[in-house]
Amino acid sequence: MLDSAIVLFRERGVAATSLRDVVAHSGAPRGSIYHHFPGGKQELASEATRRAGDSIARLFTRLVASADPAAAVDRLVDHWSGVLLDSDFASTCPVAAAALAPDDTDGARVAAGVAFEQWEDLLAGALRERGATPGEAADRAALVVSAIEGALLVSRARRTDAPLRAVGRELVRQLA
Amino acid sequence: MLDSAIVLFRERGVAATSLRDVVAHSGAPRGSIYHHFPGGKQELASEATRRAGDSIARLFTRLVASADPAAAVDRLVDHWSGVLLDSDFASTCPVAAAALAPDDTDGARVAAGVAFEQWEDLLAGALRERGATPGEAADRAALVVSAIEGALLVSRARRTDAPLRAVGRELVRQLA
DNA sequence: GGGCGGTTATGACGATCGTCATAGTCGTCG
DNA sequence: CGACGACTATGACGATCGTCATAACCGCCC
Repeated sequence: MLDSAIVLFRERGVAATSLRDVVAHSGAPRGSIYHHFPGGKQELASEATRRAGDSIARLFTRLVASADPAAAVDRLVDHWSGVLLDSDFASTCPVAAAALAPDDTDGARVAAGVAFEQWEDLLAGALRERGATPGEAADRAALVVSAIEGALLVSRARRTDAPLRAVGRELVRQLA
Repeated sequence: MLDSAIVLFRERGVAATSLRDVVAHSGAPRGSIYHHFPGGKQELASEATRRAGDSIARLFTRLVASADPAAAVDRLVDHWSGVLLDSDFASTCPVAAAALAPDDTDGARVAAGVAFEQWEDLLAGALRERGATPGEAADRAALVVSAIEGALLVSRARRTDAPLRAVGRELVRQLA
């Protein structure tokens, strides 16, 4: 059910996804939404965002552990490019969708903020291990996260992964 | 009316903004929506996005004409930081909101794509004038646009302009 | 086997959505 | 002055939204 919510949030955004869509997509029983999520849509959106954020954080962890930052960014760009192309530019980052959620689901917004902070901290830690000063590491980590999130947005709108790839090239050039 | 739509799209996103909200906010007569916008919400969202995109393109033009790229990015960051703080992190980029619009308003999405492309071209032109090769200029322009859009998203979610400022510092460092 | 708590089925509620039809107002031009 | 066009007021329509109440189901423990 949470996974279905994530899929739909990615494709349509939080506001445009109804609980009926979620249960229909997941095959879950409609009557039990408020049994598992007494807080209604707000709670479901928050937990889905938290789950998605954690999942991407694990991806970040794997990447920075297995390669230097520049190569990690490269693989990250490949990953998102594949997501965009496979979905015909319908699917974007679920956390970005949550970040732009309307007021009645602002729990998802704070979950998105937590996720972004977590990602930045992960990257900043890896950069510090490679000799960057704390200030540099924090700024560069913020740039990487923001640039990739923004590139996903721009690439979706333009229906080409060119912006994402360009951003990847520039980030790698700078991190190398 | 278009301006009211832009304001509301910025705060709530396209999907969560109803036509009734728009007319109420603008004071415009409700009965005349389909007189001025026969295409309904789709047309209104598309035109509003186009209008907003052009407005920001003019801002870009002014900035790159009056300063070198690094200083222009600096002023751009100041501008958006002011927008975020003044609105208590409610207002973001209207074109980003359009980029994540749901399927039934995908006209706004293509308008967002056009706007992004326009901004990138403007910046790339300025960078080429300063001696960058076309490839470099295009990649860097894409990075600037994506990074700032992403930073707005992240800053909204985290309710602090720190990510935006960090991204600004890194971009300036790189462009200098 | 009998009860019982956790889960599901079903459908209703008020609200709100996009859309549109119809009837009115109002300025302008002949 | 009268008619005609552009614009507005009002309210209805079907659909869909989030939410919840109520009744049925089902597996497990005594």
